[in-house]
Amino acid sequence: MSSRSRTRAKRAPTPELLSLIAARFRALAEPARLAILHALEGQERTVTELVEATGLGQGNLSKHLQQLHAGGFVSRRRDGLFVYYELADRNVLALCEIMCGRLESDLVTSHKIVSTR
Amino acid sequence: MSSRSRTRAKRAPTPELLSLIAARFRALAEPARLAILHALEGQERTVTELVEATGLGQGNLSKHLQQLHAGGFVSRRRDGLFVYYELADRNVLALCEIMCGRLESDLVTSHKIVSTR
DNA sequence: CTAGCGTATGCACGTTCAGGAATATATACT
DNA sequence: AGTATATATTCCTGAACGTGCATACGCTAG
Repeated sequence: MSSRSRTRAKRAPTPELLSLIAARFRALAEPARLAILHALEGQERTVTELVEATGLGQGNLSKHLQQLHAGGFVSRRRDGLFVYYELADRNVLALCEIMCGRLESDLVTSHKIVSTR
Repeated sequence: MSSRSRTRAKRAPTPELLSLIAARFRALAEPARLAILHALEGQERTVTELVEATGLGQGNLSKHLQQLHAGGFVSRRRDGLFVYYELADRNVLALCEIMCGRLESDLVTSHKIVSTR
């Protein structure tokens, strides 16, 4: 029965590591935060501008920004009263694009929208 | 005050699209599911094998597999009593690697708790 | 068809988290 | 000093989700 460590895991990722990675993904697992990241694509913005761009409440938006900042997805810079947020890493966009790519594939595969055909 | 559509959004992603993408990320926002994907790296496995590899309960694991399957991250193949799951897309691993890369950078930057010192 | 194994699904409970409203903090101006 | 604006934080509530247990479903063998 090969009772012992028959499992052929290449390297066992510790539960702590998995939790950290999962937390990162969780930061992107929210439409509101994706909208924020999209609004920051290519340009820095103040919280007020993001409120206008996303339609989120100010307090709510600020909380999302804290999460994105804690996750290292955005950086901030203070200028007087305003705080300017900007994307801290281009990998973020890469992640979203991969997801979008997967999404398109599945939508086409399934049998709906896209292409007249 | 730039009242009108002063917002320079390149393309406005619909809320529905954002929700779909967020749902994909959410599927990866769980340590248990990441462990499953890791266990499937390079080889297909039955549910029972995954139970042994991950230490999750059978019912619980099965539910996670349904989510991963619904998200298109894994595919399944039935062979008699057993159901073999395997990674459906190598982009999944790419996503995890990017996240890991970001994680390592941040850990080194902050306190550096990585690996065996 | 009966029995047994592997897998999936339903139910209940506890936790987590987004959302809004109100309030607190920070900076600038007079 | 005080006021005004921009941002952050706190409290609360409802919904979503992971987990364990029990049970139903699918398949094979006898």
